[in-house]
Amino acid sequence: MAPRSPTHDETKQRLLFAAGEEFARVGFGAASVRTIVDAAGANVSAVKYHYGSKENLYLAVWEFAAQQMVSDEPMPSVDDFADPREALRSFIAWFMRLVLTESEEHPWAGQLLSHETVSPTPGALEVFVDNCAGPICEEITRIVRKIIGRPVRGKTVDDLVYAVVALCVNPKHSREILIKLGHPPPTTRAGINRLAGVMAEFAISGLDGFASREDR
Amino acid sequence: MAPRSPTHDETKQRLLFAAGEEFARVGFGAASVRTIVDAAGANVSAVKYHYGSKENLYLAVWEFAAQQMVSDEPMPSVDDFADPREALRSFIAWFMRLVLTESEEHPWAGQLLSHETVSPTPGALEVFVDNCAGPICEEITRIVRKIIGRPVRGKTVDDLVYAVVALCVNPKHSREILIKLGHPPPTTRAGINRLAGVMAEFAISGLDGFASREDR
DNA sequence: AAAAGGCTGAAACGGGTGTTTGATTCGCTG
DNA sequence: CAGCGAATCAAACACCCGTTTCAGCCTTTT
Repeated sequence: MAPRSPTHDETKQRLLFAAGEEFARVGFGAASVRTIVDAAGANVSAVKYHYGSKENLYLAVWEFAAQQMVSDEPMPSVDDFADPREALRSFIAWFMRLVLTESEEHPWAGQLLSHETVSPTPGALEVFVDNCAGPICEEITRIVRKIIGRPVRGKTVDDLVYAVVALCVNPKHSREILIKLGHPPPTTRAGINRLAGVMAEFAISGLDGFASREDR
Repeated sequence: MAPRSPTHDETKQRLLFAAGEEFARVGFGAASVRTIVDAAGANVSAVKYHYGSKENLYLAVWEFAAQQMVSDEPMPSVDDFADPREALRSFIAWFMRLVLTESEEHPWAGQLLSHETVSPTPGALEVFVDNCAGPICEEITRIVRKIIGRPVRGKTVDDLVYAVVALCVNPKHSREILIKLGHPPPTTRAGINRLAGVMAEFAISGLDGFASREDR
């Protein structure tokens, strides 16, 4: 049967958005279905009716956030740059903006990612790794390989890739601690870009060190 | 009144140890009092009787873990080394062993620290920052300053300090993701030391980059 | 022997969770 | 207009949580 009015599945969408904000804010486990439906101005049973369960709603949020992420600001590719160091600079700035930015219209992907990293939800972990973590790490791997420019022993290149990831995501993960230590991570575009610049130079020098050093 | 038997406060101690393992495993919020008392072979009311509340039990665990940490393997000081780079190597190895080691007799401090970083408990956050995060960051700051060897603009030195911290703690925070990506973080002393070596060289080169570069 | 107090046990309390039910409203269609 | 079905709602369900109560055990003390 056709929708009963032009505002059909308005509730479904409000539910998705309210859930996105709440899941991004506190993570899957700590989020309450009742809090979400209240924010959406809907009834508890609406989540079962429209999505089946809290977990399915979470997966729908992830799906939406993932596609919003790639359409919002596409991931830089190493192929777009002549200098792999410049590619790393761009990539780190993009990654940190994705993770750290806090604004109304910013996609939730960064915050969802942050929570999912620390305490993964069995179902969403695969979606997350396939759509986000995997591609990001692959791209960083390509950049790192180009910067080092010579073969490196086994795990080492992976270690360096995850070192770069660590520089980008840690300000988000350690947010509360950094605030207590009087060094809150930036949330505005300008502040994030500044920090990303420092991290990029740090990473480039670090990788150049491996480029000029012999494996022992 | 005197203890009723030589095995007095046996329960209190079993409670502390069971709580330590559980809090270290899943964090304060996700830990269940009933799970803890079951593991300790005690009754629910025992936690109220001996510690007053779940939160007090958590604080007791923190207290115990903190003193166990410093007595187990003391934090390296930059003053013990002629070369600050050597100090950084030692410090990173110590820090990563603290955070990553998973064994029976290892202090829980590292894992507690990991959970507390991501989702701080209002009460324990101050204790944690004062006793753990603060001293660690101060020591890294001293090392970083010595390596760079010249004054650096405002926030930059702090950014670099937290970059070093990021390298050390991220393998723990992102553990589940890294496992899914086929690159599980090490848990044995040898594996941790190897990874710490890579991170130390990466960090040293990164810092040396800042040492030889002009502020813009 | 009797009293006192440290300690433990089962059960319940009040509140939160995700989920489910069944009735009801409302717009479209035959 | 009657009837179907999509959508919503209040209420309840079953379960988990941290906390509390209180009776009772057992050792020590008087």
